[in-house]
Amino acid sequence: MVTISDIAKEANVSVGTVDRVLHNREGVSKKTAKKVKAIIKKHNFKTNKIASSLALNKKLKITTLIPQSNADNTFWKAPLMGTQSAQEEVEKFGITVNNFSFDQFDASSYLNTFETLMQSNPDGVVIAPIFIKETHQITKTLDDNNIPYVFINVELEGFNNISFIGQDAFKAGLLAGKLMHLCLKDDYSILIIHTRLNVDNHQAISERIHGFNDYFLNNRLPIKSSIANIIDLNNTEQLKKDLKLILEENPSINGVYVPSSRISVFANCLNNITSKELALIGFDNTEQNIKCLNEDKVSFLISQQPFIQGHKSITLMTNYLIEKKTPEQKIYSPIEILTKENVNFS
Amino acid sequence: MVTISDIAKEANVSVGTVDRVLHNREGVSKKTAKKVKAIIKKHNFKTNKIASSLALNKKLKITTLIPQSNADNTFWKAPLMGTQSAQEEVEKFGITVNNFSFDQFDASSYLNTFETLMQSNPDGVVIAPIFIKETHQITKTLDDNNIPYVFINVELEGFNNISFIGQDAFKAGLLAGKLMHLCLKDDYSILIIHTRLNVDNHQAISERIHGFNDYFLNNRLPIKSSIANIIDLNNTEQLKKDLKLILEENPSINGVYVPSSRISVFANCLNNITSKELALIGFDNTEQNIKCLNEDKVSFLISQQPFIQGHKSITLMTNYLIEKKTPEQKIYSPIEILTKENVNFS
DNA sequence: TATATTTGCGTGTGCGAACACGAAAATAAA
DNA sequence: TTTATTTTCGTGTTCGCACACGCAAATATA
Repeated sequence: MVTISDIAKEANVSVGTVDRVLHNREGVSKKTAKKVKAIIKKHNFKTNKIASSLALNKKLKITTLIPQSNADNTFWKAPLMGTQSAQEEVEKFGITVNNFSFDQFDASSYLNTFETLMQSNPDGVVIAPIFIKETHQITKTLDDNNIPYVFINVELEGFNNISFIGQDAFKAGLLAGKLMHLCLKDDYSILIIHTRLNVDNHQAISERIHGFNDYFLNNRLPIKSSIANIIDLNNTEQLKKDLKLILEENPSINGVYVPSSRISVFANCLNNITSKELALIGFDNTEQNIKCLNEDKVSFLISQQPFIQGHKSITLMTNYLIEKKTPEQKIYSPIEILTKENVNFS
Repeated sequence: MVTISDIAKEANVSVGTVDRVLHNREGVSKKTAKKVKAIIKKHNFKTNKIASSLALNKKLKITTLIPQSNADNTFWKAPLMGTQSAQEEVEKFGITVNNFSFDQFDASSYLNTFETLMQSNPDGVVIAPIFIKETHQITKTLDDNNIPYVFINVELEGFNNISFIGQDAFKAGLLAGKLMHLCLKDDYSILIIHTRLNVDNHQAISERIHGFNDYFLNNRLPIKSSIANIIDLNNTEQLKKDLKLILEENPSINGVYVPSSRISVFANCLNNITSKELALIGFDNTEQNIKCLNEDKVSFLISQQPFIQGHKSITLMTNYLIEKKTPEQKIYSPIEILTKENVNFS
């Protein structure tokens, strides 16, 4: 392997000079710079990033701002674990990762947590921008301080985020439509359950519905679906009553589509109130959802590899900070189909 | 970050002593070794691989022995690219990767290529052990020379490979059964096409068939399938004749299952000889297969993330060589479901 | 010509770990 | 007790690179 001192020797200069050339630092005459550059090019020399990061020994700090996961909704656990896994890899490059979490149903918690986060002087931030208005505030601060940020999981337009990492919600919805159609063939009548509690990611949820309907449109199939709005997911008894009523009023319903990560809640209720065979399709590989899959209460889950999203957000930011490598503006995760037979391998 | 000298200071010894403890080298009294170990554990200290590889300054060589991909069958392209991608990551640790490829239909090519490979004095080898008998020969040489090896993609028992990276073929077959059933509902009659040309991985292929049938057994569904043996995949005209005959003799057939990576060949033929709506399910995300998916000639592909398999084989071997970290004996890839709607995101 | 200032470049040190060398301490042999 | 031997450690150098420091040569100013 060619080293800086090899180059130096061949150019009859010191390593210091080569170093200055490499970093376009001043203090080198045009003539020698040219000579050195030629030799660098000749050998296609590139600095050894590993030695470099050792020497730099600089401490960069990446912080994350994502919702906390709780017993009800464990969705955000996976991205968090992804960032932690990535942390182990990048700490060798002098990067530390600090996670900050907020209440996904409380915009002020989002803002307050961001304040705390800023006090730690981050060099880069990973954000799940759940609240649009507040995100404008947050990113203004970041922009003013020249701190780069990536969005994860929630796709918002019109910001200066260096990248978005997440799923194409519309395409995921299309796929859900196909799977539903496959489950029910041409005798279908679908209930789409829209839950207001999911203030998070409501953009994605409407895209998932949009895509779902578009599958039927694209394939010249009639759209036979009704939408239910459910507000309170925690009151199980009320939920059962509501669902029972809906099913009684619409006896033809044989498919249920839940475009959020909360399908397990409905699966467990439905299982109690009807013996009808229903095709249920939902999103995300939370523990609760996977349990439903294994118990045959849910037919398919569409997942987005949230662990990898978290992981990627950190490695991407690391590359940006260390090597100034500008990432792709949008990085779409695979649209993963999970069913009983393959869920244990994902 | 905790460093060796931090540990040394806290234990009131020199870095040399800590170093000796870390590498289980002799020359340390039991008492101090114990003390140092305790402090290492307390801080969960791990050596900085970056600095370590710098200091070691040794070049380790990993070689791969996998089939070459050709225009007909591009399956092996993805694992190869995976190893190349991993190579870029691990070269910072002083690892070089050399790829050797053989003709997957010629056992002697397998052996000869291995001979060449051995002349490069590898420190670790990644093998796709297509031919069982010859693999015994090969691994004997490797065992005698104390060279570690991992198997990729082809699962063989009774060898001293440090790990196997690949798919659970039986479970993948089960899934294929489910998808086929879903496509056809209860009015199914399936043609399973077994091609002799796939000398590679015939173990996996029979497991895929076994799993497929088991899906119907497990769900108390009648097995309505017939097996066709096709020898020559290159003679398209003959193939069309053969398939046409089969379809005419079995007019109820509405599903075709190809438990190899060659479903595209059949999809393209079938498309020509019949206007019947057939559900086709096959394996692996080769370019040709994906094309068929996009053209609606194939309903589902089951994939095994071959790129990641290749990638993993290198990083795993790297960890083993550098850190002496013994990997899991079997590392199963996700069983990925590909269909028109999600294939572009995988 | 003498002195001040700028420009160009070499040297030294440190990053964290590995290992060789040799010194001090502990033990054995005399 | 003295000397020889072994055990147990500390020190110094190296890996490739980055950067601070400071010296010398070139140029500007008096």
